[in-house]
Amino acid sequence: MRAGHVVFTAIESDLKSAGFPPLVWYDALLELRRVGADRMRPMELERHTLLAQYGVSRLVARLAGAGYLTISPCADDRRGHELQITESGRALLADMWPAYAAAIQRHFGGHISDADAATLARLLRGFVPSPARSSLFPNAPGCALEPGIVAVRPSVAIRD
Amino acid sequence: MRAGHVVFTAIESDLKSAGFPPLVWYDALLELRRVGADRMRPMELERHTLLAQYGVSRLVARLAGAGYLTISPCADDRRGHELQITESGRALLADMWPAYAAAIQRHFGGHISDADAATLARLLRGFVPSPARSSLFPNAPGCALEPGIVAVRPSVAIRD
DNA sequence: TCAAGGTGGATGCGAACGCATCGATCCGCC
DNA sequence: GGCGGATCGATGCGTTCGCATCCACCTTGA
Repeated sequence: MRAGHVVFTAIESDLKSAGFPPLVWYDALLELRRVGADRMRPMELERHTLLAQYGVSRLVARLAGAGYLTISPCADDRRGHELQITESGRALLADMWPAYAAAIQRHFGGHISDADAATLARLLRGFVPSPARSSLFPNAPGCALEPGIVAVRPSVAIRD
Repeated sequence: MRAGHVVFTAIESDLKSAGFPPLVWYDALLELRRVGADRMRPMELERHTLLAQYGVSRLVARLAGAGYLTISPCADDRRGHELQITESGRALLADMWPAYAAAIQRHFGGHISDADAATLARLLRGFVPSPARSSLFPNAPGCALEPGIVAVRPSVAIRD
């Protein structure tokens, strides 16, 4: 817990200093970009990001307010909405990635060997529910390798 | 990050359901109990718990308000205070521990072998600054083994 | 001795969170 | 068709957090 906390706050602090929004914005937009034109329901986003339901609801409102995604009515289910990343959202991901990657390297990658990182990923995988795991380990068994992967450790993919 | 988040929220949710305060209360009181009659300065607590300075300030105020610690003026440095756990605070630790231990076992220990847990601890140790590490790995090199340890994995001590 | 900068700790303010609840809609079953 | 329960998602309210700043006191150096 403490290791994760230290690394996370260090990375997020770096990004915040560079004027970027919180990392959860990045996570959510990454999920939306993954499905691309296939829109995503808030509930899917909830499962993939592990946020609480009200957390998704408010995060989506903020992202929409900032212009990074659009909310449209859902044809199949009139209770729900369909979310789609905007060009502005894609641009944010592209802008953030260099700083994000550098921060990951500075606060995590630089302190652990490739072999140890692979071991860590293997040991921790089992604790993450599979819907939330698919986008984290796109090259794991059962997960097709997608474009966008810029650095691959033995069993850990760092995606932009 | 996600693995830690899943496990942490599951454990904290269990404890909250049982009517207990947040885990950070436990962490702070554990630190205070560790030094016992030797009082602790808020700044030391900050280093040991990895909370932000204002986080410690407010947590201490809440713990004092609940009667779990006392705040007394510091003789050496009139800017600061000395914190000491109360009997009520010790009782809270004692009450929480059975539920806490069970939750750890249910959400973490039950899903990982002893050998893997030891590997995990070894891989993650390096990311935690040493002041915050001493109370987590009391049997690690350089850290004297103290009373209160109720279960010991190869290199991980679970303390009450 | 005193000025200047450093450190321990608190706090006002706005944003985010957690909980509970609510409205709206869907679905299964009679 | 229609009713009861389940599900999607939003929101009011109180609490906590993060940031910036402030005050009090310590320390250093001349």
